[in-house]
Amino acid sequence: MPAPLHELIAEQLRGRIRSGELAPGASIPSESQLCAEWQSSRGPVRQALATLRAEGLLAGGQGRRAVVSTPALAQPFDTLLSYSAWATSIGRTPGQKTLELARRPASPLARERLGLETGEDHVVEELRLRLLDGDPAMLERTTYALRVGTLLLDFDTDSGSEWSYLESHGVAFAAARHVIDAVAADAVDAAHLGVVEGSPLLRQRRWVRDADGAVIEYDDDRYLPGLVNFSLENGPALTHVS
Amino acid sequence: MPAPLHELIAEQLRGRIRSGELAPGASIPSESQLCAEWQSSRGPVRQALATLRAEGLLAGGQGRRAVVSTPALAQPFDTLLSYSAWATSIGRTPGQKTLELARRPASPLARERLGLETGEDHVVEELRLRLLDGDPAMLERTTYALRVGTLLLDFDTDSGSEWSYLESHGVAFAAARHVIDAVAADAVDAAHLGVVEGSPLLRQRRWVRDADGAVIEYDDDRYLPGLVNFSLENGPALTHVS
DNA sequence: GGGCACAACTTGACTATACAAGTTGCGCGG
DNA sequence: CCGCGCAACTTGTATAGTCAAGTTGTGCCC
Repeated sequence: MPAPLHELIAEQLRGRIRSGELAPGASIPSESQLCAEWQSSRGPVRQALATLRAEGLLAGGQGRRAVVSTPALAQPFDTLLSYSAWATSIGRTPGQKTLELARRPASPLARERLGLETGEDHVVEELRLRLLDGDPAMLERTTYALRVGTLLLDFDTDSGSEWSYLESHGVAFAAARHVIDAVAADAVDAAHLGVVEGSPLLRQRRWVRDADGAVIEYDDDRYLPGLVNFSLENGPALTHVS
Repeated sequence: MPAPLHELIAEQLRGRIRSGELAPGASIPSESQLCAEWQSSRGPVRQALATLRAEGLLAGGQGRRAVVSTPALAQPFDTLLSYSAWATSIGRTPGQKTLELARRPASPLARERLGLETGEDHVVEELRLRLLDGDPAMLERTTYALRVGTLLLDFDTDSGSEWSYLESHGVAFAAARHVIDAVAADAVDAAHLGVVEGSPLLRQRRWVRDADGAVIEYDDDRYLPGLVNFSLENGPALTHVS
């Protein structure tokens, strides 16, 4: 079953925006150009553009071509899944150092995190230090379901994007849940982030699911405050309940 | 200049959803019913529904009427502006204790927060402890622009919603910016939240603007971790950049 | 060079129509 | 009572068209 045309159009434009080919502030092709390019009526083109506007990727007004929004508007939570993309978007140099990557028996905690049934008894766990302009910024603990994490055992995790590698090996990510809170640095955090035990860290946890709803990845990312925060801008239609 | 029909339709449905008239899980009128009700073609109706879907308020699929989404999907950041609404939504009892409400000369920090020009020399500042089921959960420091804060000096801030009071007195809120990070508890935090100085607190800062873009309120809310966190669920169209 | 008018371009909103895909309800037969 | 088939309903996608509102570019005149 082929994807609807309006989704194909939106996806292609989204890719061109995210890759940087269409930079913030740049005009996108006009509606009539897109209609010609896709041999489409105006309906699907307009629907695709409406979708991208709703995602915050496009801005503009009547009579003018749509332009790519500035990153600050589009990204606050889009980048929750990619540390490197976020760092690059703020003009900093991302880096990483994999401290540990191991297949091991699943602890009760790991089982809970991945929602494992009693049948599966191993997971892949990773500890990774994330750098910003060469300095420690975040310590990332990841627990992968075995079938996913095993793929990484054959990959040099400091050579490139784990996500790209997993995707190119058939792993399909479908949904993610994020929880943001604050924690006190434990001994491992303190050692790698260069802070005192008990110091406040901003924590972002993430449960990533595949198309069947199975949790394939759990992350616990601990950020040094002052370097990183999460931001959101509410638009003009401020809604409020009291 | 009348608002476009599709916006009117969306707004009316949004109101019915937010008021509870259309409860989570409830079906909304069919497209053809809405077309008849609004004497409209299918286009504007579909556009309104698409907008509400993009906002996370509606769910459903082909062949079935749209249904109202469960609050968990729609609310993560909708409730950033209302502590009471959030507490109530999780089945807890919100409470509050105003520790201080004062009109005072604007410090350089207050000036920076509100973006004050040299002309204005006073602000209204408030310190408030927020309770959850009777226990301390969050310490809130608020700096109001003088014209807004002055209204509160005649209000019993522990008797009800400041927001409602300000709105009923003509204050129009238009937009807000939120920044979430982690901080170490200072002496004031420690005294009121019952923690050790230096303990990690989850901090949410907020700049609230009126329709003219002027910052009328700055908040610095510090939450006890373990009680409060921020969450977000990404839908099926997981987007990722590496 | 600047300002104005007009044409061309562009998006926003809406109507009408058609077909595909999916859901729900009803009637009939076993 | 249950299952199946079919009709009616419903949403999803797309084409074609029209008009309003806004922007941009060009040419002409001062």
